[in-house]
Amino acid sequence: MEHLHLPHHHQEGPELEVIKSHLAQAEYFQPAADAFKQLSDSTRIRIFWLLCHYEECVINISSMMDMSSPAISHHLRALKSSGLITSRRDGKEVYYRAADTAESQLLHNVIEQVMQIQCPK
Amino acid sequence: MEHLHLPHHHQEGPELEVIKSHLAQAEYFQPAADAFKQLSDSTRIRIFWLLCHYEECVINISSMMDMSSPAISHHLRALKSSGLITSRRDGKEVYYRAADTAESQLLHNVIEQVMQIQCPK
DNA sequence: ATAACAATTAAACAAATGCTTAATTGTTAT
DNA sequence: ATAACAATTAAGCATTTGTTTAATTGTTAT
Repeated sequence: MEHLHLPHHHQEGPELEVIKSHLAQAEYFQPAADAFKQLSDSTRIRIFWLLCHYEECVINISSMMDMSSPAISHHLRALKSSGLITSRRDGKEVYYRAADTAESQLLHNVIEQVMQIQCPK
Repeated sequence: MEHLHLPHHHQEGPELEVIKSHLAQAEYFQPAADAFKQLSDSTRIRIFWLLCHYEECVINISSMMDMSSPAISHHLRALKSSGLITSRRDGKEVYYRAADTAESQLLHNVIEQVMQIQCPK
């Protein structure tokens, strides 16, 4: 098995080969990048954080976020299709909440940890 | 102190008020959203992950990523100005590596955890 | 000094993103 | 049935993002 040689040789050893081959598998990183993309928008990260704490209907989310319901609906759709939140209809209303998954819980923790690091208090 | 009333009343209690007031402080979420934005691009998340493991120069990063150096340079600039990586010049080359900060380490861990969740093996 | 190499910056452009308004679908109450 | 309310979808648009090519800056060796 042949190695891809780098223009410069600063590092050595078998570990470098492991890193390089892992890095070449771009698809390994896609799920993480996709999750981060969902939370990279400040509106969406706040919605997600809210839904980690409370189940809410669209109108109330719109009210808390002070945004139009079409705008909120758009963000909810993105979060839902990425699997971070779920929804259920009850009468005229649709209620959203964070998905009960390891990924969702992990991301919720990270959000709070980053806030802790950046806004200690 | 007066509460902002929601259109619908599904939940009750003082906790809801805490959630609402925290949510209203959009700036609390900005650092987390900014960090996630950096890692929301699949090229950038791979570069960051690499630099958590090895210090490397731009040419070698370009080679491993199979992309032009201007493109890589742009991404490095973004990562650096967000504080996730640092650089040092040595002769003609500029070496980059992950910043030695709590935030950087946290995000590195999360990337690997999400990969673990999504690609168990 | 000048040539060669490494890295960055600039300009240009296509693609993606987030929001708005308007129209549509779904559900409930009269 | 029809009116009212909740939510979604569609169309349009301005802004942002990621890349390319070309030009520029910085460093080292001859």
